[in-house]
Amino acid sequence: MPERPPRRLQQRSVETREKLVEAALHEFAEKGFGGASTRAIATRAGVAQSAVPYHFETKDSLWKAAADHLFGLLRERFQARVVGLDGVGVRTKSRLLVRDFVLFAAAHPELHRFMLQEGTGRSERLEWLVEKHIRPTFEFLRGQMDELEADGAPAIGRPDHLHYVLIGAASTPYALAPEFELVTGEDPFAKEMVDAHVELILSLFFPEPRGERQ
Amino acid sequence: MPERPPRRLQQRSVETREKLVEAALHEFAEKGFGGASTRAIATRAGVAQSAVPYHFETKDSLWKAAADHLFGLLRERFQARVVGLDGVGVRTKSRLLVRDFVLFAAAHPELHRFMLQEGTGRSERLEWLVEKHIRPTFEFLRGQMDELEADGAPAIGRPDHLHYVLIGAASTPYALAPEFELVTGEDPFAKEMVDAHVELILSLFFPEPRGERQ
DNA sequence: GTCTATATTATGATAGAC
DNA sequence: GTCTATCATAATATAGAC
Repeated sequence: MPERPPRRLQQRSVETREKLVEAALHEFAEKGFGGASTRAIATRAGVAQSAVPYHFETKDSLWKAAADHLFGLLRERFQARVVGLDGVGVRTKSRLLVRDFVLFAAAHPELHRFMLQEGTGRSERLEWLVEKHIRPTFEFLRGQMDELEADGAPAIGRPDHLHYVLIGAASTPYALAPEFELVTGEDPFAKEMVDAHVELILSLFFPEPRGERQ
Repeated sequence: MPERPPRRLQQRSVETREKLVEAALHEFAEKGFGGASTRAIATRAGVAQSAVPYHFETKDSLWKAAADHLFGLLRERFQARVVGLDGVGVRTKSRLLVRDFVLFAAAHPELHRFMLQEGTGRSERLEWLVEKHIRPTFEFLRGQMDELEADGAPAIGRPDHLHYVLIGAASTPYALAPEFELVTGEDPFAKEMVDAHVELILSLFFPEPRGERQ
């Protein structure tokens, strides 16, 4: 029998786990799995290094927890959005989803950093990530593109690499923000820069005859 | 006085250095600076781990040698290309340069992997990379865009993030090839996929009235 | 549940044999 | 010039105090 109320103890544990996941996300995103140390993660979270194996057994499972958290945010955002857009025209819906995707990339640069770190080499982690999180996201986008095409929009490329072209174009300024800032002297996260980026992406992927505007 | 001809000895040293740089390039590109170990690099190059500090003093300077090698390839390719295109119309030249850039990204996926690994977080290495290699590349592209605009082409975005949008769109399928293959089941490096990608990028960044083709 | 201390392994760099 | 052996340090994971 614990002396303190179990509720409170559990609460503390949950908070530590959350702090660790959040810290891990940023460390893994910046340095990659091998480059990030559980010490640095624990320090960033403000807890002892041994809290990592205590709460997550291994570094690997902490990494998976960070990935689950990340894609949870993404799903949350887009599921609500899709529900809210029910009944809206396909083209308008697609434009708004792409806009949302850019805004999400700007708000969560860790997402693409995290994936860039894993996608450059084969590993068990990449296979896990693809099966559990990336493929469902990919299928969702593919469905959108099929709807667009069925609606009469011209296919501007194979869904396969259009997916990666869109991701690359939309997220690179945010994923590589430190480089972007050093090279251009601009802050990619500034509101006017984000707005301009949204417009650029939309004009590239949804070209329209002059004058028309949705 | 060495017993063997100095020429031959030096030759061996040069070869070992080259093997190490090549191996380092791939290891750093896949795992990042912190994730790559000098042991793995040496093993990949087929030499002893101690050959790294012998030839390059530190891991850091091996990393810089790899970066110099990488951007040397890029410069070599584009300087020759620009000379060969002297006198060609601005728009045609720009299209050909973009096409070349995509082909280079497909032929050397390590280039963007290497930069993705460093561009996601602030570090002395990133500052060095920006000043020595990235900024000159950036200025070159910016010059091309200025020429295009002076020629009457509509500006499709600020050069600042258009640069990153182009890089992201052109290179992501190759930089993330392992992920691309797992998700789509396709080989992004296959000739027909590369050709399709070139066409996709050109159609996005050089939209033209139907019927016209350069 | 969290911390300090520690065991074990892996890393970057050095010394000495050949 | 390159390799084997080794040192010092930093890594992950475990054990025990509180």
